[in-house]
Amino acid sequence: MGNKTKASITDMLRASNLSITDTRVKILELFMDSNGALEHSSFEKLAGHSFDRVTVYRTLQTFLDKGIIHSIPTTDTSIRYALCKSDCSEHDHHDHHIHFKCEECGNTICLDDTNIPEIHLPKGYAAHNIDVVVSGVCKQCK
Amino acid sequence: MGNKTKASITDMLRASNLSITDTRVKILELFMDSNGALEHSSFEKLAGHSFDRVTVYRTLQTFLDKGIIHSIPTTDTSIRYALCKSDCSEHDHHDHHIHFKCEECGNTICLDDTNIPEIHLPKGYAAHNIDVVVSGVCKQCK
DNA sequence: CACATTTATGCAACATTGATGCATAAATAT
DNA sequence: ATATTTATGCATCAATGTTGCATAAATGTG
Ligand SMILES: [Mn+2]
Ligand SMILES: [Mn+2]
Ligand SMILES: [Zn+2]
Ligand SMILES: [Zn+2]
Repeated sequence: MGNKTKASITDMLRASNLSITDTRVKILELFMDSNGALEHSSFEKLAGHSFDRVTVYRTLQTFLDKGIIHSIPTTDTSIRYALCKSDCSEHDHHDHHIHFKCEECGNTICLDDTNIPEIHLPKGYAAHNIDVVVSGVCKQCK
Repeated sequence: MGNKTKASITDMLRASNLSITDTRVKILELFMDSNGALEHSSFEKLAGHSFDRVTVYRTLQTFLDKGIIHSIPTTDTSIRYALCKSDCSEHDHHDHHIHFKCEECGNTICLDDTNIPEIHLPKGYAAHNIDVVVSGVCKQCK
């Protein structure tokens, strides 16, 4: 990680009115260094025991609340998280894009440039959010 | 539940080469009586302590393997399950449809007649399955 | 129907995941 | 430099999920 990215991390935190702490900086670094979504247990694996499990839960929740990260639905127990690339904020998540989960490598990535299609719901249903998770084989694994 | 449905439950189990047990019949009854997806804890709530937690886990896994039920991704920890309506089998799940989660009542339902749209993935990605979960307000709640 | 064989269940024990209260440490503002 | 605010770590607990093994129930055969 270069200093440049480190500077932008502190900027991100400040922009969300969050104080700059080691844990928050480290977790954001891990997100930036990763090319896919991370789940809770990833942080223990990647960062060792440098911070407490509870702190990780609280940090992820804070980042979610502030619109710094978003969660990705799964059919296993673990929730995955990834950085929001557009400028989401506390009450305005608008980083809408589809997700791809590779069955080979297990990696989940954000497809930022793939359009979310229109869904025609039956009468009476109002859509607020659409989650699309495509599973298959990714570019690297095929 | 009428006897008719009860008969069809035993037929379902036999068609999947599963022995007819109280737990399996009861869990299938609960699925049929429910108008939405069920999560693990639902069974304890609906059926009391009539069977062991472990048995529920194993039964749901068996039903998944056999294509009797399918799982629905969520961003909370609980996985939800619903009956496959088309005739899925052990190695051929083809009950593809989108899911709707109501933010008011919390219910998750299968929209069997709503088409899954085409997704145009970037080059190099092969799609095997598409999960679409729309959240918003359902017909009853609006 | 009785019996042998196969399979599912229940229980105990354990592992993992997540939440909360509270004292202390760290970050920020003055 | 210090006061105030906020985040962290630890202890504890709750919920969720897994595994091994003995027993109970279901199925197939005579
Ligand atoms: Mn994403
Ligand atoms: Mn469904
Ligand atoms: Zn891959
Ligand atoms: Zn509703």
